[in-house]
Amino acid sequence: MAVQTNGALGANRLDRRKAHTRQALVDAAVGLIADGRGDRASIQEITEAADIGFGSFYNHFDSKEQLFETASEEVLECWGQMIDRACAGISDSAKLFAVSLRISGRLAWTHPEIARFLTGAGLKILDLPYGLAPRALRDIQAGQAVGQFTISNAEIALSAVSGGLLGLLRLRERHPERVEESAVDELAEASLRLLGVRAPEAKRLARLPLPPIETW
Amino acid sequence: MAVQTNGALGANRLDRRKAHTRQALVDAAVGLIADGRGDRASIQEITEAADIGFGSFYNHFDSKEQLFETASEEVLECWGQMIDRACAGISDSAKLFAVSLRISGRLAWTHPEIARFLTGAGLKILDLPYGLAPRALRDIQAGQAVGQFTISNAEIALSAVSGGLLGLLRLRERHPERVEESAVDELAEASLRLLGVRAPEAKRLARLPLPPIETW
DNA sequence: ATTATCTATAGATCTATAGATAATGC
DNA sequence: ATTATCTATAGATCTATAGATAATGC
Repeated sequence: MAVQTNGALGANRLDRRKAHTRQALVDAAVGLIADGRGDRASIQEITEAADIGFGSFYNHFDSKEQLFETASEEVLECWGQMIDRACAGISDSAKLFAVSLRISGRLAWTHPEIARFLTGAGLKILDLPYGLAPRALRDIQAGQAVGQFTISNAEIALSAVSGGLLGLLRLRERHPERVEESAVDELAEASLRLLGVRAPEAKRLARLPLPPIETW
Repeated sequence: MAVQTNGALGANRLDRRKAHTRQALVDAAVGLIADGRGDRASIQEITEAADIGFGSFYNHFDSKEQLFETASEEVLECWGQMIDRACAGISDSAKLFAVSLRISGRLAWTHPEIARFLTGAGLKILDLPYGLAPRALRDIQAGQAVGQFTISNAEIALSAVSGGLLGLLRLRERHPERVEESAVDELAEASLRLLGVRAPEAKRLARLPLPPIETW
């Protein structure tokens, strides 16, 4: 009756097997959202995509909703922490905002699965306390506070910036030949102008060298 | 065996009754999308919301998808034509864009049901050939052509603008006290800056008098 | 022996249709 | 007589669970 319900880290083979099954479910859910199937997929469809037995689903989740919530949290948190690592040490609000957005836009090249998840999820990502939304909102508000951003409503601005990001990711997904990496920097520049940064300064900020981006 | 399948206009009472039932279904679908239930609602739920018998559904539509598509088309086309009427006579691209956006943002006050439909539908409205998307894309491209807008990718810009609009409508829906009508004009101003219009000119364009808005 | 996975299935829910009922046309 | 609506229901699909099977721990 020992308490050893770690799960994630390989306490023993049984735990690792369980974690593996769970991860297969989460990955399948991410893939289904990325495919635009969203949460309309049946549990049977999910377990088939995960290549596990139907009943195993209930060893890990009580409902589809719970699985999709977990999957969203995992993807968005992974993304958010990637941004945090890349932006460590940047203190200037506008610069922080620009770098975050430029790294996020580059997800279409560096982490296509995350990018496809984001386009599949749409603006719903703004309702979740993970990923870009809370970080970008924080950065926009910081920029407002120091007068770098003149726009008055941070939440509306965030929604506009997110819409631009999603538009870029989606266009790249559908027509890769029509979106080059420079489009990401142009989006960052335009977003800074939207926030109220003067055009020349926006151009400069959107072309600063980026910290190294992790590619798995 | 006379051919009189007009339906919409009151050819006779039978046709009017049929049109009424159909409209009840469309209205219910719009309301369900507005409520965020989207196309996950069952047909039973739809007919109950429309207050008609279950089987009547199939007198009008083959599937939920078809109903929701029809409902989307109807709402978006209604909105698009409202904008067309209001903008008749405006030739300047930037002005046209600004007026369209300002009228659209004011939907939250003038036509809350359309506004709620839009926030419920999200960025999916960009995939449809009705409503704001095709008109705004046309205006943005016209502005690019004459050099008023310097942004390079019209589709990404449109997505950003749409994101801002949806953010405003959503914020107003959830926290009416935090969004005044002036926020719409600020969004238009910021959007123009995003498109590449110089800040003072953007401010001027976003404050021009609006044509009269129809309120039903 | 314990634990997770898998298969099979009961019960709930949903879709699509058939047939009965009600309303209108002529 | 014609047409649309409504009620009832068959069949399909989906969820949740029970019990059997397989894998691992000790």
